[in-house]
Amino acid sequence: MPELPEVETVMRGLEPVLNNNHITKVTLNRSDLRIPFTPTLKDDVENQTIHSIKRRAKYILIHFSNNKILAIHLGMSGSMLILKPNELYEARVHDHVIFDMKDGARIIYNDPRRFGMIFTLNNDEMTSHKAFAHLGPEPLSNHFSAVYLKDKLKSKKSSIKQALLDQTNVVGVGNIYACEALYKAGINPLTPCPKISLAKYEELVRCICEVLRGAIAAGGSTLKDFRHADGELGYFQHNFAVYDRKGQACPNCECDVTKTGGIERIVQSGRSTFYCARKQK
DNA sequence: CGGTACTCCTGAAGGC
DNA sequence: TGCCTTCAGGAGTACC
Repeated sequence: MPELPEVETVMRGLEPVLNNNHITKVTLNRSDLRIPFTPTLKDDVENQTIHSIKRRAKYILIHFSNNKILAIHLGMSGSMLILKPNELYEARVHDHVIFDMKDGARIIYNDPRRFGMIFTLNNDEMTSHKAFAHLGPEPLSNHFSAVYLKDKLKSKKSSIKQALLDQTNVVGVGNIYACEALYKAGINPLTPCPKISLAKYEELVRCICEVLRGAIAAGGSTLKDFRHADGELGYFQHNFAVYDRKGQACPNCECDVTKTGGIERIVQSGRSTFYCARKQK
């Protein structure tokens, strides 16, 4: 599942392909993904100079000199395949969008579950557009801190795990890294937000950043159906501490798993949470 | 207005 | 073996 580190990795993989290049042709193999493609999408981006490529939350943003922005969200199963010039393209199921580049390279957006989104917007809409207006701070920016988070969540009735998944509180953290960060910080995912001390929030913020930075450094971790932006299969980080490890021992665990049952799996607002009840009180 | 439940979708995995 | 059911999840929407 692409979360912030995976999106960052895809963005960095796209950068060298997009720089000093431009899109000559956009091929839409259907009319929508999760939402319809912007009707003017082709006109907005074809043969326009690419200004820069950025990331906001889990969106990849390609800025063009005509003040248009192409926003790409990978959803759950979206991936980008890059074909070098003259590299043979063999169409696959779920290849929904193809970007042909001036130099002959191709970028292919594939998304089996179609939870992704591709749309364009104007530069000046970045703060008002409904996809971005409500978003909280970037976790790796100066706007994200323990003081901010404690204040933001002081009157929330939800658990800390649910709050971390809420993109109005902090962006980019998905189910996997929320579990991992809470484990690392030693916080029970069921803890109501107001019960967490500032000191614990300090620890949590530190752990969120560590977990995200570690995954970015690893080239973006992923699960089954994620592909690396460089055209190769994505790096599969299977060394999560708790995620998808129900019943197993957590790292450096000294307790008897046959007695404790190991890592527990619970469901919070329809999402799986994995945690160690001994280490996360 | 805050919080919860539901929805979209397909492929993998599990059950019988 | 093979068909059927269940589950995974980001984010928008409906609803109380």
